[in-house]
Amino acid sequence: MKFNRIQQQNFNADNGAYSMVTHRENHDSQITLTDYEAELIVSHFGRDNIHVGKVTSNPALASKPFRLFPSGDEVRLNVVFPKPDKTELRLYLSLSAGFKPTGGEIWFMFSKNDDLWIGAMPEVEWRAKSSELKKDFDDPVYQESLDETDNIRIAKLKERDVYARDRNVALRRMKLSNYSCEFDPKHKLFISRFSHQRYLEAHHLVPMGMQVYFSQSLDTVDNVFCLCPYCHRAVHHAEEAIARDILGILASKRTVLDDLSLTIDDLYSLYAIEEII
DNA sequence: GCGCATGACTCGCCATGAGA
DNA sequence: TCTCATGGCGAGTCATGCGC
Repeated sequence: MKFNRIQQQNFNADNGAYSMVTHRENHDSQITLTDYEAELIVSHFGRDNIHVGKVTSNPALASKPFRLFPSGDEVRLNVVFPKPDKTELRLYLSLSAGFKPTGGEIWFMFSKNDDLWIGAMPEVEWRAKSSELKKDFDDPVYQESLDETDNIRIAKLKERDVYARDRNVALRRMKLSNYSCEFDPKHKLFISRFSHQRYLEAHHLVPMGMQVYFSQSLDTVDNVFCLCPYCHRAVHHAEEAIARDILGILASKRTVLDDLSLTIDDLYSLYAIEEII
């Protein structure tokens, strides 16, 4: 799977790829490289420089240098096209060489400054590192602002300076949604004692942290979705399948992804809830 | 022209085993 | 035990033919 923009930024990489190490791959000490992983290896080393056939028939050509993440130490791993006339590309893992991820870990490769880096980490750590939502420290402040009267808000603005996002955009969306949860309007909502409206939270489908990558504003009525607290917390914290379900329904309601030239898989990747295979 | 069924082919995963 | 070699198999893709 190809690195998304957050992963590229995190690793300061030109481009990269990742996938899960199966227990079989760990046991066999070999990974069949597919799709973008294979493309990355071929474009880095050059197809003519990758050995076709058995490792033992040309060990020198089969052995390729990688930089181990995060230390930067050089490790040499065998990479070959094992079957003549086939495009199957194989990477051999090696404990003695210094790279042998365990089953269930995410292994990754990325190119940076003319080097090809390789590494692995547990899936939980990988998803935490890949999620744009983890960086959204301002969200609690923003949500609180939506449940305040104008008088309270103006007073607090003096302390807080300005909100990074325009609360009026979210308030307009709440009105348009008839003060109901946009994932499922049947979800029960309590009445806020401050706003005297049904309590909702605003969620930017394409996270505000991605603003740097788009010329058009992400703080728009189209990109903001009103969710009940349960659904909003689920988007941020629930198991991947549940979060994907909610985001999929939301994305299908408006054209915001099309407008930003994103696919639903791009969106899942931004939330680090994509299916890693 | 379109939709569907069928078969050939390709790709990649995985099982098994040999050798160091 | 670890590394490497080999090839079978299933899923997916694509081309072709047929019926409507």
